Amino acid sequence: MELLEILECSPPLAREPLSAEQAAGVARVFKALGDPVRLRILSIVASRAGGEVCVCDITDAFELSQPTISHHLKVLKDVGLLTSERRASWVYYRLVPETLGELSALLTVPATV
Amino acid sequence: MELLEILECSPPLAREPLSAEQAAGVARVFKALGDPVRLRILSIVASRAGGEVCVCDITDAFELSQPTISHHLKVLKDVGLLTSERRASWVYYRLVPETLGELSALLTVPATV
DNA sequence: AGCGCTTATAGACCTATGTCAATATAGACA
DNA sequence: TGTCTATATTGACATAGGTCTATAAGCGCT
Repeated sequence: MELLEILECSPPLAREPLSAEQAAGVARVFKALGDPVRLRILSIVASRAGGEVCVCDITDAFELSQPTISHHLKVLKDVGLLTSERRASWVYYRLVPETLGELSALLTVPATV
Repeated sequence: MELLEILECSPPLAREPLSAEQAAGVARVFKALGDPVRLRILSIVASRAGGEVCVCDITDAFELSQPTISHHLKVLKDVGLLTSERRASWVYYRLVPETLGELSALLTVPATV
């Protein structure tokens, strides 16, 4: 089952308990967010005007080896937070806003009136 | 620095890149959410009418040892997602809605108009 | 084909983490 | 004080995960 589908049919945490299956899927995505380097990568891609970022630009933003950055990009892509497209020698990554939006909704807490 | 403060002064991912310090703090909280058992615990507490749940009720909801549940509760408490209060022999856990709300805001993606 | 640049994969290493059994701590009540 | 229940802590173990070096794979260019 696609991870985005699991997110879509998981209720907000504050509404009802997650099933074990829902929790397993959602946890995979949060685990991907649970690393400082991946968070920074994601924020770089998400905030970039135009929407896409070349891998080389991301690599330049960190003092980490190129394979390490590639590894983190793969993790973010595997959980559906990013997509990638190759054009010539370069690979460009884009945010998948739906996934981020579903996560945000999941954490939404009812207004304390 | 308190984790909640870091969350409060971290911009939404889609607005601007996180600093290394912000990312480190935020990652700690997402890492806590990156485990299926902790997600289920959190959803049990967050969705509970009345707001508080006794540890014994949480332990009963899983096929895990009592120390394991206690460990997960500590992780959630350490990152500011839960608080606890002892009354007589029992310990009750409550959601910290501010922390969850800050996380949700962090992941908010601008409406695609 | 061969070279150079960009990105991905494989494998090794070390640390972090989820789980458990055993034990300690805290409180209620004889 | 002693005992029972509820919860937390400790220490051990196995697995997961972040990082690196070395190497492979894709693509453009001559």
